[in-house]
Amino acid sequence: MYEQITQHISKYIQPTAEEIAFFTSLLKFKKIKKNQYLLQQGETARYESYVNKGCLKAAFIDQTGEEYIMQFAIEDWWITDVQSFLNGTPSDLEIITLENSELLQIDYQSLNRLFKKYPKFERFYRILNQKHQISLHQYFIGLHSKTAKERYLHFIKRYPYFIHRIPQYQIASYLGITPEYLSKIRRDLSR
Amino acid sequence: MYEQITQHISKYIQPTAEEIAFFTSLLKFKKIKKNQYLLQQGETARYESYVNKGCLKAAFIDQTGEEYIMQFAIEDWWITDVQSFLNGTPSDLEIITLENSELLQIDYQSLNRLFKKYPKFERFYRILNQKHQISLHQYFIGLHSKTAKERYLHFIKRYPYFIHRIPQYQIASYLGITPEYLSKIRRDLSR
DNA sequence: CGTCTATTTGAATGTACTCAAAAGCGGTGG
DNA sequence: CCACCGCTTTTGAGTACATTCAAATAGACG
Repeated sequence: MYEQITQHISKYIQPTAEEIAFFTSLLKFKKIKKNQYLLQQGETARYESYVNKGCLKAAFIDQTGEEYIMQFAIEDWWITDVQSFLNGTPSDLEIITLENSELLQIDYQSLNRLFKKYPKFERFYRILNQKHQISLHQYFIGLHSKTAKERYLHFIKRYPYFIHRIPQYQIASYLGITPEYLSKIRRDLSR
Repeated sequence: MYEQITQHISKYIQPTAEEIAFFTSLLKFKKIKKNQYLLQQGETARYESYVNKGCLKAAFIDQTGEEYIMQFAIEDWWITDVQSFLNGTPSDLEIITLENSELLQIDYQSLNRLFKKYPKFERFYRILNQKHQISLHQYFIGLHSKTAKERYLHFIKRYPYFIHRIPQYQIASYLGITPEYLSKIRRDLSR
């Protein structure tokens, strides 16, 4: 169950077997079906979740009920509402499974115990955060491309493996356009 | 010169006098005039810069030469191109002063020496990165608001002190709209 | 095969952009 | 102190990009 996440961590730091053992002892395994809430808006995000298997989305819902998807997560990614997780404040985002998924979750307290006992992991999380930050930057650059067509092309170039896995109307939301318009873009492109 | 940054750090960790002394010894003081490049696109970001005084922007420039401002930084903020700084790769962003400014800069090597000697600072930087991440999240949520008017209202609510300090056409860029259109939004609002 | 959900299509509308020009504003030098 | 210059903001007309709404078509699943 822990091979994948162990490999993942070993990409960034060199933990000993003992450190790994302690780390994995803090993880909670969670199996969750398709289309389920992992986190609802207004709840506090208690966990940071590593995706062992499956696919999820994090979305912001505005006053009118409109959904704006901010992140997709598949195998080997982490997902949470950072703000809520760190500050213990109610979440702006909701997180929902798009497929049957398996997660490894760590809560805030455990994470801090981990940092205290093995400061090496502090480094790991810093790097992880920075990578996340970088991908937000990339997302931003994509979002600002002038036209929706450019954004879509950018998206399929960057995340080709998402196309077959995520419904088109969800991709539209991520790109900040309506499903109808995305459909029209695809029609144009296929000519 | 170092009181402000010392206070800043003490908000997140409790460094000893010795640790502070070592930290500040790594900092480079830089005075820089208005409208100067701190970092040009394509250069490598050698420093992470703490703003002691002044105001800067970080912007992405696309192929057509269009500028997309991603961040403003004023007193007590940090600014760099994270991606370039961490990976040593050429920067996507450029960073320019909007006012005469005073910075305290730390380079990548020094930062790593600091982490090695006083792991406590690893924690500081992790927290800093997380805060930055949170503000990027907020920014995206803002960017996704349906209309430009909503985005502008969101902006002036969140950063009222920027309004008097940053030219309107720069704010327009940050909001992802043209200066002309922002002007029209303001006209509408004032009726 | 029928039901439910996702995608496509089209027409009308609205939001934001482009381009060009005018007005406002601050600083500098005569 | 005023006139001029450069830069920012405002205005307007015309246009393009993207949305809304309604309906038809396609796909997935039991």
